[in-house]
Amino acid sequence: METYFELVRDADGVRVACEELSREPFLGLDTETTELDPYKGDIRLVQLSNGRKSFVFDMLPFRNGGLKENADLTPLRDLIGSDAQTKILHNAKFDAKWIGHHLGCEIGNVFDTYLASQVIAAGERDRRHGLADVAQFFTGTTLDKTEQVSDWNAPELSASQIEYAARDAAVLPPLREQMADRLKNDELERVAQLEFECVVPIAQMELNGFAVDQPLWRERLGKVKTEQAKTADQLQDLLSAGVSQASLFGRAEINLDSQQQVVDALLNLGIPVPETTRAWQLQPLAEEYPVVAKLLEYRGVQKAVTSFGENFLEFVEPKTGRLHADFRQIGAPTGRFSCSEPNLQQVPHDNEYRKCFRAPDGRKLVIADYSQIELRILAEFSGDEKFIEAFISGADFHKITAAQVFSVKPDDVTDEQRSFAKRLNFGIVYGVGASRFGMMTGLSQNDAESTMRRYFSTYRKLDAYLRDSATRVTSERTARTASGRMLKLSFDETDRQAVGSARRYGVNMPIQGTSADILKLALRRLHDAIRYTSARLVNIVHDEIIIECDAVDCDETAFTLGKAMSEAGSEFIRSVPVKIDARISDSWAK
DNA sequence: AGGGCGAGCCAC
DNA sequence: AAACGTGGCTCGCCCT
Repeated sequence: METYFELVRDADGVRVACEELSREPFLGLDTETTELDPYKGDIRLVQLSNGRKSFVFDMLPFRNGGLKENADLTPLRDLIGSDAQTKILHNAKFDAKWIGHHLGCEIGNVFDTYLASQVIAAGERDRRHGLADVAQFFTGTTLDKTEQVSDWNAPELSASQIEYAARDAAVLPPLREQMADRLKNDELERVAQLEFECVVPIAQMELNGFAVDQPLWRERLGKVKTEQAKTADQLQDLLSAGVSQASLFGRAEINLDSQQQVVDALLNLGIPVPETTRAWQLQPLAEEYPVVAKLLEYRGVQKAVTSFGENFLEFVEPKTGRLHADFRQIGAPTGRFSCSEPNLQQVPHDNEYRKCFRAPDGRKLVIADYSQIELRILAEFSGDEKFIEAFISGADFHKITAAQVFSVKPDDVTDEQRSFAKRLNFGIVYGVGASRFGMMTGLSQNDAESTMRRYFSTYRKLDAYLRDSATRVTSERTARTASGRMLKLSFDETDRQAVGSARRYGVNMPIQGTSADILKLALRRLHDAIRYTSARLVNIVHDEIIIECDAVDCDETAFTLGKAMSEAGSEFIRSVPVKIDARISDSWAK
């Protein structure tokens, strides 16, 4: 396929090209860069195309004094930043980061073919989402991506490189047309828009990075390493106690991280090892056998040293001294984000870790999370009057539900009753069964069952909703969130376990996914609201948003954050209040 | 040597 | 007879 293109290398060319492009409602946009990380390399090309004609802007001649400051590029920045034209990109987060960092502008009005492909695939695992795959799937065109990894630093780019660059932008407008039809047909326009509007805030968050106090992290690590060495030594002693040669030839060292060897050693000591040696399974044995208690202690410190050790600091970007993690916008088919390198969504809750995430001098962190968002979503979906009433009362939710379930006055609820209610409240979101509920509460199977019966007979409509939801999953094989996000489920209906698992997944997805919808909407509103302030988005954890701002602005920022989150929640949850817990702090610790 | 996978454990 | 959803990270083990 031939692509018609013009190469732009001077100020006049930029002006003329942008003038022509500004008349187009839809523009394919792509960049070619010398690295994958915007803090490490440069932008070489920026391509814009209406699908028939592409302009390839070579950034090399504009680099003197920095792209950001170069006035010759103003028409290009204005065009990219404008909301008047829809910019079509594949994985727009990537380009948004480069354009934001190097050109100093935001992309206005994004259509992301990568996210659109994921939204349309609705969790189908065999679908690929690379540009070549997506173009093939939706327009039947075959793309050759071999130039993608070529040298974009060369003083003179080859004809083939420029042709490739031009074509990558040119395929986007016709691709958008096909995808837009499909989004409309599948009633996925709203969720797609939600995703598209989230791209720039997330790109900005990754550029911002999350400040970590490295000396403090190392100090904690030092302590925990000492602890780890001591615990490992004690555990070796305890485990080798059953081996007779130990005293003659020194200890028979075993690899404490090998479950096989640990299980063998435990069996040697005559300990009845359960099927797995997971913490919750070993817990009951810990009291009787000190070696089991020591093993659990070892696992704890081992995790602290390995997953949250020096490796974590290797992700600090030297240029900023901060962690710039990689957030995948549709990390789970439910719509939740996932995060890696490092995963800032799994930092232990313990203050020893969280206090290491500190705002720099003169700055503050503003931290806000949704209170019991998934249960509120469940209240909304089910329309259960008593469940709703428990939220509207504004009192301790688990206590109120305990009072309702056990038919006592709220003041007479025992700690044990509240604990049962709390565990059940959380469990039902995931489709907990009586067996598991009994396990975690220590109730017998019978008592667990009768407590659950009592719970569901208190919340009749909730029960009905959960049953309907599960039935719909098996008959329609799809589930949807409040924004219309879809999950397709495939399972073998003769496999009881597969059916059960699909039902739980299908019941959970609309709840978990609606929570993700709300967070994404909040991110967009927040982004617009803090645009010209000192506030910067630095981390998100499913139902929590963390902003860093100048200390003098923290009250205003907290208000803005609370408002954005609360309004976003109210878009999808109307029958119960949306509660936000916010705090201003020097660090992430409580 | 390095990929794939499961166990285990961190978060929500 | 059953066994709670979503992710990522690190380790050992097994394979090519």
